[in-house]
Amino acid sequence: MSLRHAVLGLLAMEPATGYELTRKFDVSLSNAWHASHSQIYPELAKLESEGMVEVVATGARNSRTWALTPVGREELRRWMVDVAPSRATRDESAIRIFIAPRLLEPADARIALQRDLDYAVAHREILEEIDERQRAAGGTAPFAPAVDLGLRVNQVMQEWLRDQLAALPAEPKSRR
Amino acid sequence: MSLRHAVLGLLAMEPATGYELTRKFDVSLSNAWHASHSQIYPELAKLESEGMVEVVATGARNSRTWALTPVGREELRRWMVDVAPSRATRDESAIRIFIAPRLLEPADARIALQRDLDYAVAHREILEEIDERQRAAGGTAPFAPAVDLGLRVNQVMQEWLRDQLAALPAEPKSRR
DNA sequence: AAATTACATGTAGAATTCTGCATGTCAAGG
DNA sequence: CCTTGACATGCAGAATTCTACATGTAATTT
Repeated sequence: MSLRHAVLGLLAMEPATGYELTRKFDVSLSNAWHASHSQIYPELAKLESEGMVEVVATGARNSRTWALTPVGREELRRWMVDVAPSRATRDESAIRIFIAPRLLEPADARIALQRDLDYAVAHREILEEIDERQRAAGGTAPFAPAVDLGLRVNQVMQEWLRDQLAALPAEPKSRR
Repeated sequence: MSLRHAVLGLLAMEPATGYELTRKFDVSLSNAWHASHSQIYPELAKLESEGMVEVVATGARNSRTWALTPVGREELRRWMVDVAPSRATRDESAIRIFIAPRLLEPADARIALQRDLDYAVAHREILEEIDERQRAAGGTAPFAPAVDLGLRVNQVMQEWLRDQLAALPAEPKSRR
């Protein structure tokens, strides 16, 4: 039951609407947990009924800004400190990376690995953008450590992908 | 629907029983995809009914060894090459790492980060064991690239965790 | 002024995953 | 011989997640 704690964690950093949470799941938290709005809104309602979050502001377009209550903050702390984390990861890219170098014909492996590399490069740019924006905003930068980790992991990922690509037997004909 | 392709991927490396697959999910694939036996056995049955896997041997204790059929192999290739990977990761540890440095009191953050570091250290040992065993077995080593990536990611993870721990305000009283 | 895009929230049903229970075999040690 | 632990497979019901549908508002562009 981690969706709940991911939501609490994001709200602990700053209050947000369901819509904003959805976007945060897509960017800052994209390497950690995926959730769509159709999960987030019901979860907010459930958290409210348990007294863990509350509406602190309403805005245009019927938006509601949610914040942690003391109960929610304590639940988050409890989960972080008392509950041993489940190590059950689920990452489709990782499976593919696992399979590509060994099981595919070199030509196919090249396609798959190159696509992952392209993605990693694009993702790095997004992370760097977030990083700069935070730096520009100055002060708190609640995501800084997470972005930092994302950049470091991205770095080794790119290196590994390039190594795997380099280790593939050379294509005989085209050289691009 | 990645469980299916993870199973196909493992069977592509070498035939295995459901039980063996379960263990492989726990070790080699633990950083990529988690699945328990109660998912794996039904999936094997389903894959069989679709002609993607077949029983190639039966052993003691009613065990059945499964292998890919050409259909299964082609499906795996198709998925790897034609289907763009979903980037939807789900990793509870990552959420916690995301939350710990920023939202917890230094004392609590220390507990959470230290636990993750302990886990990373233990996990590194497991990876190194696998690595050595493969090296000893010589020859094919189908997991070698995956273990290599696991070790690299583990490395940056440990560095990052140590950095975060070091960045925490020092505990006033005890110094260990 | 109209159309498009981004904002904003929600539900229903299908698919997937998890927890707990259940059963039985084989090998090794006491 | 009896017990324990690893091997081996399976099911049922609950919980979670996904896909698709649904609706409406505010700002921007044409």
